[in-house]
Amino acid sequence: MVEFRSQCPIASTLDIVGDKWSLLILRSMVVGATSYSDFLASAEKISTNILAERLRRLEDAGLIARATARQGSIRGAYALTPRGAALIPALQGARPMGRGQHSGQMGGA
Amino acid sequence: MVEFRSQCPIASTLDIVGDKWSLLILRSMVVGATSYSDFLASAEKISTNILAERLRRLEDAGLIARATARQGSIRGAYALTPRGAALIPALQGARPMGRGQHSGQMGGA
DNA sequence: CTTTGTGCTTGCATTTTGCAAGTTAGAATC
DNA sequence: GATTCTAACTTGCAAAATGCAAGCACAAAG
Repeated sequence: MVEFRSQCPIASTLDIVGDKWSLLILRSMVVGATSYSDFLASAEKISTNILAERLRRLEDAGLIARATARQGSIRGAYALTPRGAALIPALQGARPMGRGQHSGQMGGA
Repeated sequence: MVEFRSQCPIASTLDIVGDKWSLLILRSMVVGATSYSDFLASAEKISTNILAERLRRLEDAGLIARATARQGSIRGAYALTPRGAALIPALQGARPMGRGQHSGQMGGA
């Protein structure tokens, strides 16, 4: 479980996604990634232990969900929850360090 | 200098502000903080070495600027640059983990 | 029942963070 | 102009997070 540093909703959100990887995982989902190997294939080369831990954390926080086909058939198959989807507009706005005119696509999965 | 992991503008932005503190510093500026001690006074208790390093990084990245009153009279006196201000809308959207109906104020400095 | 591929876990070196204490430089007081 | 005060950092070191490489589990294919 994640500890919240304060009552501030922004700080609380950053307690979940305030690291170099979590928001990139959400970004990858926006552009179509749904499986563990999809996330691994992104341009930024996340390591497997970090990916597994972040997926667990994002799931615990209710931002993503596993499509738990009962009796453990499909593994992986992650999807954004409504709460996770609520972060996407913020993500779209989070690119002032990009080169170009801030009007391109979100980039590869 | 910060290394960029990929060409993705979101990843590049996270290479600058993708940690637990940078965006909280920007949030504090939105609600009025301008000095080192203002930042230290926020509810989340950032430590001094991290604060000093983040201020330097944010300044290097062009997201904030020191109001360098010539001949070093006022120290501190940080302000958002246009590029830094461009992140504020994203910040506003980054609070799905907050309690309540997602319609409150940004919280204390 | 062996092989293959996906989805993780583990071990360990490196890096980042947090905490406490110390230093520096203007500002105020004498 | 020396002394004291205080805001603004810097430094040292322990603790936690990260990155890398290797290994394991388990289902599906042959």
